[in-house]
Amino acid sequence: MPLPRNGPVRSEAARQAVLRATSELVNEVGYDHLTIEGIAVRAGVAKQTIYRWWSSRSAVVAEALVEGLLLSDHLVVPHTGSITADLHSWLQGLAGLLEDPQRAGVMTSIITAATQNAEIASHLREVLAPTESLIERLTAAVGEAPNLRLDTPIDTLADMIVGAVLVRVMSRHPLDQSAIDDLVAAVTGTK
Amino acid sequence: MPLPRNGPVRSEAARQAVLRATSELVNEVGYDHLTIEGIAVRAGVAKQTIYRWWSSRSAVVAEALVEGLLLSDHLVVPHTGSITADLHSWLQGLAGLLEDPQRAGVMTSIITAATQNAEIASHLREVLAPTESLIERLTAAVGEAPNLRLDTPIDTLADMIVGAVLVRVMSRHPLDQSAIDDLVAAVTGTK
Amino acid sequence: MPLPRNGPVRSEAARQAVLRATSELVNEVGYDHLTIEGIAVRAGVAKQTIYRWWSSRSAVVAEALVEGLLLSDHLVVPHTGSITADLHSWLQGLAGLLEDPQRAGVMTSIITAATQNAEIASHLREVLAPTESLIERLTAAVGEAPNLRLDTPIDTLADMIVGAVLVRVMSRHPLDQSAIDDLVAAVTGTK
Amino acid sequence: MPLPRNGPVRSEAARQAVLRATSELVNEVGYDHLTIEGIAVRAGVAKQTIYRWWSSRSAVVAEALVEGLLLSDHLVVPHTGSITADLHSWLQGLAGLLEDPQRAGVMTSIITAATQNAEIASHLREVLAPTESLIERLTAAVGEAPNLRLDTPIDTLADMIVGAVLVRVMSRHPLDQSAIDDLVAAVTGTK
DNA sequence: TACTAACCGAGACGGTACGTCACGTCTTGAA
DNA sequence: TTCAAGACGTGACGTACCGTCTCGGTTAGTA
Repeated sequence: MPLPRNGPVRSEAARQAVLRATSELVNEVGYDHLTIEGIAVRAGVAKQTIYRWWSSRSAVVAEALVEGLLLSDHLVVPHTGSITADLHSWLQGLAGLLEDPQRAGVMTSIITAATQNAEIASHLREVLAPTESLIERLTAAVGEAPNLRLDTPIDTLADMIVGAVLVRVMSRHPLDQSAIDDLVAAVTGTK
Repeated sequence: MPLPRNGPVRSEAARQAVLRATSELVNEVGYDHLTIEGIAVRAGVAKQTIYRWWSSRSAVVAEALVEGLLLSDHLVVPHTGSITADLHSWLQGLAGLLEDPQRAGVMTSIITAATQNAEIASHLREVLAPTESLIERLTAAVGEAPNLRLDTPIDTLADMIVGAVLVRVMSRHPLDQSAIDDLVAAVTGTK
Repeated sequence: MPLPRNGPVRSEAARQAVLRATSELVNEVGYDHLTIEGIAVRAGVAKQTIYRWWSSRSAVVAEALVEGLLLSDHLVVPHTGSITADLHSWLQGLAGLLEDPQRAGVMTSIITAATQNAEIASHLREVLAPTESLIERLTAAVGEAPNLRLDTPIDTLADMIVGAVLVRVMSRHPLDQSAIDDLVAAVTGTK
Repeated sequence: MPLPRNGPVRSEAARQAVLRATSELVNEVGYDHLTIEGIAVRAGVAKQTIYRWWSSRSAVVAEALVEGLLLSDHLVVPHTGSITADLHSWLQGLAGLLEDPQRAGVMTSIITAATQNAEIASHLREVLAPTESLIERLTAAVGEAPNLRLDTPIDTLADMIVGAVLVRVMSRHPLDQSAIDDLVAAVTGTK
């Protein structure tokens, strides 16, 4: 069924169709093979409608990302037992996601898009972990582990954790058990 | 002057012209605007010659990277005084590089290309630091700082450092003095 | 000056520019060296615009031929005196055309193109003589010459005349005076 | 089995392999899609060997034609009963050949090639009829039919017959019974 | 109630680059 | 010197998208 025509006001239906189509296509073909024409056809929208409201391909992706259409499974860092157990638990959940080639592909797509779009880049950390969630959990753990002290710069530590995972994703190294163990050990200072 | 013809064997001159042109173009226009045709024209080589020997644009870039044509200034981590001072020194050198928009652009290009090519990805760490150099320096510092203990997984720690810088580069946050201070503090455990 | 944009309807200006460019290039370089890219450049048109509306190189030539852009000098068979004189007159005019290497080249081009395109082929006879004109003239001459009788199949005879000229053109034999004499003699049955 | 290498004399085996491959390929894909590379591969010969001994693609085809490799079934014009019957018989044989799409394709190929190569062009008549055979038969028929008189220019008449068939082949009109009847009627002057 | 103006789907347009094919030239090493 | 092999620079192929531009057809807000 074709979208309704609204007259001289922006069509919300068209906007959502574009974002939805973008999300589907990133999942299916990845950012590299994502095209404006492809989005327009999939969304049943004219190309001009996209060019009217978005400045570039990456801007469409950015909005889809912000709307939460690209990665629905936000992994909250749990706060149950010890910081060691909680980090293990979160990283294992993340590793589970990355085993799904499609979702791993979406992550790679977002990384690629981030190099081209500042807004996407600023959401990069949240792709792997809701920033506040991770920072809060680490903050709460201060004093609990040798490397988590009062003077430890927590947000830099969060960057390091996310960055380490990022490097593994990009280098196509699996986030296996020993990698997780090492990461937690390096963060906490306990073996 | 045209390149010499070698007969039915691969022309080394053509190969080097391609890699050299690729390196120049990545510096000038970045990976996104790098085209096979552009490389061919700049190298004075036929497009088919590129397609004959390389499977994709990213494969050419990978080889240029391996040959050391893309980033000549490999920042060795110094080993002079304390680990704190050495990390500071190295990171400040890196920050200096990143202030040059052209070299920062090359880094971004390599990151983009890494999402498309495993070989480039596996060299990603070396783009920021010669891996052995960083790992060796950290290993030598074991016992010297609270967070550098015998049981600290050094290569994971190296990943975290490189990853943290990567996240900053991609998020377009500057690698300024306080960022460097925090990073060194998080690594060593001293303020 | 760029061509006007018509919106989502075919641009007549682009169509005519293509046909005009095709006609010029066939005259200049011949059908063998006619390329779609060459037409596009000469016409100031995108290659895709040609592929959108024509299925092949020969289809473009066919349309140019139909539009009368390729051979403007249509030789009407005169109807003045005797059939013998009129055929002589027409054939001598034709021979005159064929002495011009450029126009002879266009004829050869059309013949080549005819082997690849049925529409061109069906206009082949008109290239040498407007079919109706020749047939009408021969019909009017019935009874006037021994070989032009009531039961003579006039259109087959027209094919034979055109075919004989065609064979000479292709065999690169000149259409000289004695050839014309012989042809007229064979057609009419008078010497 | 690879061809033997002869040392510094021309390899007759290579020559024949080239002509044979050319003949096969003209039959299979037609002159338009015939390529030097294709011939070389099919013949198991180096491209250079072809370029060394032939000046162009059409020259190879010309030689294959002269060697009789392209059209083996030479239709001799019979000399049995009346000229009417004999022409009918010959033309019906020709029509039979043209019904085979492959052999019709070879004819079209030769016509195309003839526009590019004088040697092929000079053999064009023989493709449809062994010239001497047709001319001899017509000469022998002088006096036998109203339009076959002593002063009829026989070789021009042969050109007209061959030309008429050529026009039909190129226009993709079938050489059916009524066409044959008309042609014979026009030649002889009898119905 | 008509008119105006912005938005919409559609899709043609001039471009750029893609990856492939074949051209004709060349060099190699073996016969 | 010829040959098979095949790399090379060149140029055209036909395709995919780019971003821009009408075109009619809606429809909300103004006159």
